[in-house]
Order: sequence, then structure tokens, then C-alpha cells
Amino acid sequence: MTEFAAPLPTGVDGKELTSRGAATRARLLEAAEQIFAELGYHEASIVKITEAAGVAQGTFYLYFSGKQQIFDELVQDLNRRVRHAMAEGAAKGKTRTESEVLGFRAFFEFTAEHPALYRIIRQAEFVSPRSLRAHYDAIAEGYVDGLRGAMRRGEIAGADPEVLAYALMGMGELLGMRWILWEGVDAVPRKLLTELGVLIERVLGA
Amino acid sequence: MTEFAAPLPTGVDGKELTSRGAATRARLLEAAEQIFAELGYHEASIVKITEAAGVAQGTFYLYFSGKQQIFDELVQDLNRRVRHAMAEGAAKGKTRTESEVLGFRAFFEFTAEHPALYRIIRQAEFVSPRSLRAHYDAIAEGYVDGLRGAMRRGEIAGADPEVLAYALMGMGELLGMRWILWEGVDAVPRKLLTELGVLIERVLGA
Amino acid sequence: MTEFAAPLPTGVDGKELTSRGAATRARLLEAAEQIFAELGYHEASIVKITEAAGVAQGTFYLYFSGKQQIFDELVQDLNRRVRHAMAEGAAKGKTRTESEVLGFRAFFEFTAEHPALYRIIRQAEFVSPRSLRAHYDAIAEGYVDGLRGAMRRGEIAGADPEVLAYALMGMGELLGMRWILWEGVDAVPRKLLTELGVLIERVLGA
Amino acid sequence: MTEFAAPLPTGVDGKELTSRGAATRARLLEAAEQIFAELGYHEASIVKITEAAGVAQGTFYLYFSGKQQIFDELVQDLNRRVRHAMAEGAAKGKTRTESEVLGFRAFFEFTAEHPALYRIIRQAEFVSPRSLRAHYDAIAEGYVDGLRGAMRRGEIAGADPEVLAYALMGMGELLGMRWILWEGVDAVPRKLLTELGVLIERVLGA
DNA sequence: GATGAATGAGTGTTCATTCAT
DNA sequence: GATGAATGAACACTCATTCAT
Repeated sequence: MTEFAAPLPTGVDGKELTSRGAATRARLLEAAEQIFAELGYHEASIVKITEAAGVAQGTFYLYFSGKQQIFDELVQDLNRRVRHAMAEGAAKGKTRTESEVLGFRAFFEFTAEHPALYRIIRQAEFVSPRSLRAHYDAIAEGYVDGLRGAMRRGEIAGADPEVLAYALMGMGELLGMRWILWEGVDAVPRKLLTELGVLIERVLGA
Repeated sequence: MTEFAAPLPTGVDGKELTSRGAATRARLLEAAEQIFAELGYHEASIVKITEAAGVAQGTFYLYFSGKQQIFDELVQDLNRRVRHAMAEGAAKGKTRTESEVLGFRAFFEFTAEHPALYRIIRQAEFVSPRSLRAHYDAIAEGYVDGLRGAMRRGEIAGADPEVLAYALMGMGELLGMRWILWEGVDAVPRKLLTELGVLIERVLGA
Repeated sequence: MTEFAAPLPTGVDGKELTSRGAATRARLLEAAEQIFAELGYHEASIVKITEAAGVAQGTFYLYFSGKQQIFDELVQDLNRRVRHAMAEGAAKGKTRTESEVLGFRAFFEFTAEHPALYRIIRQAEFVSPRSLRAHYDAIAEGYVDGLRGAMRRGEIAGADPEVLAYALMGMGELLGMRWILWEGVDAVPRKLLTELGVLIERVLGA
Repeated sequence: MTEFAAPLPTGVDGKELTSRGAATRARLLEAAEQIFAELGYHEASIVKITEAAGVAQGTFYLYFSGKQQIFDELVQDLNRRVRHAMAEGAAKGKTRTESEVLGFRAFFEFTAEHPALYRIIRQAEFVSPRSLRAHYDAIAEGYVDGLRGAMRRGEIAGADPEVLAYALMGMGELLGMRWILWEGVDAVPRKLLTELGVLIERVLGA
């Protein structure tokens, strides 16, 4: 599980921080997450972020080298959280196949429960293409092995596992956008979860 | 087919245009499409668009009320084109089921063949949420009836047809992003098309 | 004399200007000259320049790509003016030797009569070293030939003509700084001019 | 020789320093000299100076009241060093006239051997005009008496001794800039030194 | 119909300086 | 004596939009 741990926070000069500094940095990160999710990358501004964090503008640059960097850090953070949630979901499965289904259900539930966070990701296409690709690839990678094993054992139908992974992520994202984000609901509707479970199973050919 | 026709072009004051005016407007629209696709909404600027169109800055505001409006118009245009392509694709199917599969394959092929255009759409989330939702809904709507009919006749498995439609669009988009946009290929790889066909059939339970 | 002519003014995009545009550009250049001379490069700011020119900040960037560029242009302009003044001074000499002396006296008189302008040059060492070197070299170059000829004819004593040119410029500059700039006088004191004439003749060994 | 000694170092509050404090202050001064010479006054920043000195930012203000003050102190220090070098140079002369020539050669050699330091001086025009004038005046003053005496004895030609002093400094500076700084050489080229010796003698009319 | 000069609010970022610890 | 977090005013620069010609 250490693979999901965030690196030690440092100042922009790479030096370790006092607890006061670490707290300020965390406040900025939190504020940025909220502002980016609400306003989008471009409408978000350093002023708005620092105001939300309750610090002066200059303070921002003590901890982040710029707007892009804090965005990238947010994407990485999000990535760690998604993968953590997926691993936890998969762990609940009793059979291997169940694990695959539950893993992707966890992915969906995460995007569904943090729709605001997921809006951040979709911005990355123009802001930081590398981050975007790294994000999807990291999730897919964590899945490909499990899928390959399940195929070998004949538990799920054959297909290119990477294609499968991306297809499932795509499904999850658009479904989350349509029924969670646009509908403005807080909880994932039970009916949608059922529908989704069925679709995942169909795609996997389980 | 009239449903896919664009409205008559007018000036920003709503008046009809001379043929010279209509030509200028068209040049601006074309230039905007290219610039938005290449640079994204925010990096695109009116100067760049007017330069690409070979007109002065002020000319832009003779035909469009602002940056947002031309973006919205582009999204609507794109929407008409996608739906047109899907209808043509579906028309090639001999059975109803084949039509459904071919329709979505056409959707995917369109996004795959115009990856640059599709980048425009994904920007809309923060730029013009209404346009984004209208876009996806228009596509889904055109599909729901066909799916419902196929279900009634037992040709495909039961499921909420709107969920199905969004799931398929999500699949198509992420697959296109991963293998067309990121891979930088011009043509859709045959292998991917086969994989996709299989996945669509599985999702439809056909 | 065409060698001292300034290039046609254009916008930052390289396009020719209307007379209105050319006038604005000239006002900015004038304002910049005054502000740089008064405040120095670093204390000078675009706001101050545009305020002095009576235009909005954005207008500045219609004609100049930045602070450095307008500075460089000012240095080049100054260079043309100095060389023009020197050529005119030299032209008044009846003998070749007299020409050399008068040429350098003209250099000194120019720095003395435009002390503010000359402060701009001395800033260039850190701001735009290329400009600085180009400036001194252009002046020296214009002189070396004359000096070489005079030496050949035995009118002045032998020495490396480039060394001679730089030595004379250095003399002129520090004398101007000390007695014109620091003394705050408007006209060149007659006594200083006499002293200088003597020193030039001595250095030249005339 | 006590005239060239630096005053006792104190903190910004005027209090005497412990040896630890004096050491820190010295490290800062050294770092500042290097940073100013390399980067110029404006590009130099307190952060860079304190980093180079290996102390925290706040420490700077324990010993100096600000950026200007440390700059002024550096200029004064430089002044003491130049004058010391000139006095040593002059002392080597066997006759009075030789002393004058050697004194100015020492001035030139100093600027030539410490070109980086001399860049600091030329910045002072806008940063600290008083320091600049004080610097040149102190050097000139130390020379005027000697020149006057030599004139009275008919060893050198008549001229305003202050004008003479400034003229020589100007020559030396520009020659140093052109052939040492721009040429990037470490040692003073022998040929230049010879040329310079000749020019000094000519100017002095010796 | 078209131009292009002009605007000004807004951006991200820097840095000398202060101060609680 | 030393630290380093925090400040905030200032800066260079961009760009959607307006308008006189």
C-alpha cells in the first residue's frame, strides 16, 4: 500500500518544511483542488487560490513553482487516490472475476463520489497532456495483469486487456458525468450501479 | 436529412449577409475550428483566428458576438456532422441489430477520423457546459428509439437505453483518445476496429 | 548621409503603420527616452512610459515587443545621432588633422549636450551588452580610417587607431559626466572645451 | 596607509559584533561582491546573496539595512582598494613624473585585473549617484596634488589637474572594458599596456 | 464590409523586507 | 545569533472587446 503514499512535502527550493510551512502548503493544495474543480484550470487564478487559502499571493510561490505545477501535483494526488480506491474495491472480491468487476465498480464509484475531482482530470488534455496520459496508464497498468490472468483461466472472454481497461474507464467517466455531475446528486443512484454492474460483466464477457 | 442542415448564416446583428460577407464568415469559422482544435479554447485567441482567416481583428465582431459564441457554433456544427455520420453508418445495416452496431461504429470512426475536432468537445465542460450536454444528449436521443425497438424484439439484451448510449460513447471516446490521438496515427488501426466491434456487441448483449 | 537614417517604423507584427499609429509609436519612443534617462532602465517601467506618452498600457505592446526592445531601439537611435553629429563636426575641418580633432570634439559636445541620453548608454552594460558594444564599435569604426590616413601622412603620431578611438571616447564620457551631468549645467563651459581640445591634440600627438 | 583601512564592522543597530557575527557579516559581503559583479545590481537579489553566503534571508538584515547599503559599502571598499593600488604603484616611480605615469598605470591595471569589480562601479550611476561621485573624486583628489607639483616643476605640461585626472580615468575605463572585459582575457595584454603608457605620457605632455 | 488602433482589466510572477520563533 | 515563513506592492505582459475611420 506504500505505493499510494504521497512524497514528503517540500518548499519550491526542495528544502524540508517546518510544520507551519507544511500546513500552509496543505491549505494551498486544498484550496487549489476546490478552485480548479469549480472554475476549471483557466478561470482559476493564483489570486483566487491564495484568497481561498487565506494567504498572500507571494506565499504561493514558496511552495509551488507555478500554476501548472500545483495542477500536476493535484492530478498525481488524484491518481493515487483512485488507484487506492480500486485496490480496496478489488480486495473485497471473493473470486478473481468478482475482483475485476468490483475493481472497476470502485473506479466508477470514486469518479462518481468525487465528480468535482474528476473534472480536474479532464482539463489536463490541453493543460498537461503528460499528466493525463500518465494518469490513465497508471490505472490501466494496475488492471491489465488481473485481466490477463482471468482470461487465461477462462473466467472472462478474450480481448486485448489494455483496450478493455480503457473501454471500461471511458464508460465509467461518461456515465459519471451524465448521472452524477449533471444530475447534481450526491450519492450514486442504486439503479445506475446495478446497470453498470451488468454492463461491466457484459464487456468482460464474464 | 434536413435535421442535419446548418441555419442560414447572419451577421451579429441578425441581418442576412451578402455573398462576400457569407464568405468571410465561413473563413472565420474554418479558421476557428483549426485553431481551437490545435491550441484548445484558452490558448486560441481572436488574433490568431483572424490572422488565420486573413482578416482584421475588428471583422470578427461583425459576424460573431464573441469567443464563446463561435465556440458554441462550432460545437453545434460538429454535432450535426457526428449525427449525420452515425445515420449514414446505421443505414448500411441489413438487420436492426447490425444497424445499432454499425451506428456506434460510425460514431467511433468519426471521433477517430477527426480526433482534432473531438478535442474541441472535451473542452466544452468548462467553456460551455450547455453545449456539451446538448451535444451528448442529441446523439443519445437519436439512438434510444432504435435500442428500445431492438430490445422489444429481443435482438439485444435489456438495459436502460440511455445508459447504454452513454456507455458506448464513453468507450468510443477514450479508445479514440488513447489509440488515435496519443498514438498519432492517421487511420484507425484495423485491429482496434475489430476489438471495438466485439466490445459493442458484448455491451449490447447482441 | 542615408547611413544615419532610421528604418521605417512598423508595428510589432512587422506591418506598416498608419500615420496615427506612427505618431503613437513616436510618442512612446520619446517618452521612453525621457523616462530611461531620468530613472534608469530598471526603475523605468512600462506603466511610467505609457503614462508619460498618454496611452494605455496595452498600446505599448502594439509597437514594441517589450522593455528590452524599446531600450535597444533607443540605443541604436542614439548611435545614429552621435555618428551624424561627429560626421558633421569632422566636415567643418579644413585640414585632415583638424577634422580628426573636430570629429572627437563633436562626439564630446554631443554627449555634453545630451547628457540625459548618454546615461542611457551606460546602462546597457548589463541590460543589453550587445547594444553597448555595437554602439562603441560603430563610432570607433567610423574613425579608424581617418586616423590611419592621418598617421600615414605623418599628421598625427603613430598608435593603434582603435585604442586611440576608445581612449578618446573614454575621456569624453567621463569629462562629460563630471562637468556636465554632475555640475548640472546646460551649456558646455568654454574653458572645458579648450582644455579638451588641448588634450585631444596631445593624445593624437598632433 | 591607515587612510585605506575599513571601519570596524557593526550590526545594523550599530552595536559591535561577536567574532561569530563578524564572520557572518564578512561572508555576506563577499557573497554580495561576487553576485553583484556577476549579475549586476538589479539581477542580484537578497536571496541569491544569502544563498551564496549560506545563511537564511533574515540574517541579512541583522548586518545591513538593505540592498542599497551593502552596495554602497562594496563601492567604498573598492575605492579603498583602488587607491591603495595606485599609491603602491606611484611609490615605485623613481622620479616624480614616473610616479604619475605609474600611478595611473596602476589604476588601469587594477580595473583591468578586477574587471568584474569594476562593473559594479558603473552600475552606481542610478543606484547610488553619491557613491559614484565620491569614488571618482577620491581618486582624483589623491592625484591632483602630485600633478600640480609636477606642473610647477615643469615636468609635465600645464592643464587643469582635475580635468587631467578625469580624462585619464575615462581612458583607462573604456580601454579596460573594451580589451579586458569584452575580450575575456585574464591578463592585461602587454601590447595594450605599452600603448597605454604612451598615451598617458602624451596626455600628461611629459 | 472592413480595418486596425486603442483600451484596461486581468494574469502569473518576483522580491525587498518584516517578524514570530 | 539565526531562522525561514509570510507579506504585498510592484512588475512585464496578454487579450477580448470597442470604435473611429
